Amino acid sequence: MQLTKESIIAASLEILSEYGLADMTMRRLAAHLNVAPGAMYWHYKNKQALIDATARAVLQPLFDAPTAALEQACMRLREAMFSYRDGAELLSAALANPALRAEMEAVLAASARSDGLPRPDLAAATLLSFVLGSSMMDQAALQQAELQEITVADTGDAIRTLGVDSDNFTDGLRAVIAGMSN
Amino acid sequence: MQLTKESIIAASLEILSEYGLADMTMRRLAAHLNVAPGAMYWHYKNKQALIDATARAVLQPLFDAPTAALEQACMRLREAMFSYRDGAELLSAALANPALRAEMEAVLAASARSDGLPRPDLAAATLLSFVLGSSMMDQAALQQAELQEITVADTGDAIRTLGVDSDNFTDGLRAVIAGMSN
DNA sequence: ACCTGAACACCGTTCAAGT
DNA sequence: ACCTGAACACCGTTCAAGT
Repeated sequence: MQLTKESIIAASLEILSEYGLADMTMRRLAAHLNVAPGAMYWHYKNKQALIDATARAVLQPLFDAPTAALEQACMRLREAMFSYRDGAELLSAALANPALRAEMEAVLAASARSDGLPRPDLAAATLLSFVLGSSMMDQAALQQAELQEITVADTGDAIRTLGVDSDNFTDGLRAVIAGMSN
Repeated sequence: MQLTKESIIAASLEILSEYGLADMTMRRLAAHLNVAPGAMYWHYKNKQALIDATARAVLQPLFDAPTAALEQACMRLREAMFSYRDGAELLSAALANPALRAEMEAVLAASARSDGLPRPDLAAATLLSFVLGSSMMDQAALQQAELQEITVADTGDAIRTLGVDSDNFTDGLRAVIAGMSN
């Protein structure tokens, strides 16, 4: 059947989950869709555009159903990134685009406002930075630990302290929000 | 003359400053050093090892002369990243290495302790995440703005609000530290 | 409008062989 | 010990030409 922006994104998310960001190449995507590599460029002008669109798909739950409480919104952002292999790395590549960054900050700022924070825009920018930075480093560490999961026995606890539900993340998040509350 | 780890790092920092991270390739580095591409692999086992070593060089000032005050330590971290083109992106690639991350957090934790914060390790982890995340996004936006500097007139103020001395960064930093002070 | 074929200019990495 | 030559298996992107 015909290639569409949507079918390309679906394939993109599949490759991401199964093989990771390094294997999310234009050529592999094309092969997965039974199409010549050049075909991709009729739908997306380059790889960066594809990365942006894929990142938007990862963030879609947050755009569709915003959360009132800022803390919960940040947790959902982290969970969205952890839903896909290399999700945080993908988002860090996409958030270099100021437009996407602004959209994401707008979502968080709305939550900050409904929480009654005095400087919602500052809170949004600060929290986006924190969640992105910590998720990137934690997901990287988590995946490195998984590579040795077979070799090293019983690292379960060490891994859990770095995963989606890391204590350092939750505590840090609450401290940052406390700092924004004056 | 002979190739050394040091001469390779020096060349790496030069290419980084002049052409950016995308052009910091093993082949370009080799060409710059008048050597065959394969020669690099006698000194560094792969590109990730070279990235780590280059990132360490960028962070060297912070390791050599630690700063007592946590706020100032974070400012210096940001400045170190902004000293090189794509410096923040380079560090985000390197801080995926848990060992380097731990070293950097140890430096910040020492400052947090001398500031008398109740949870210095949490403060270090939280602030590293924040500084990394915001520096990455800000430097990306800054460099995109510079690309259009010739086309668009008088964006000086807009650029300044995103640069090393961004107001959002300083205010966010202070709020985070305030949140960690209980 | 949508895609193929084929090319261009690159990558990281390995490894026998040289000195 | 340190490096070259040459290859292997890839990349992103462009673009004439086909349907």
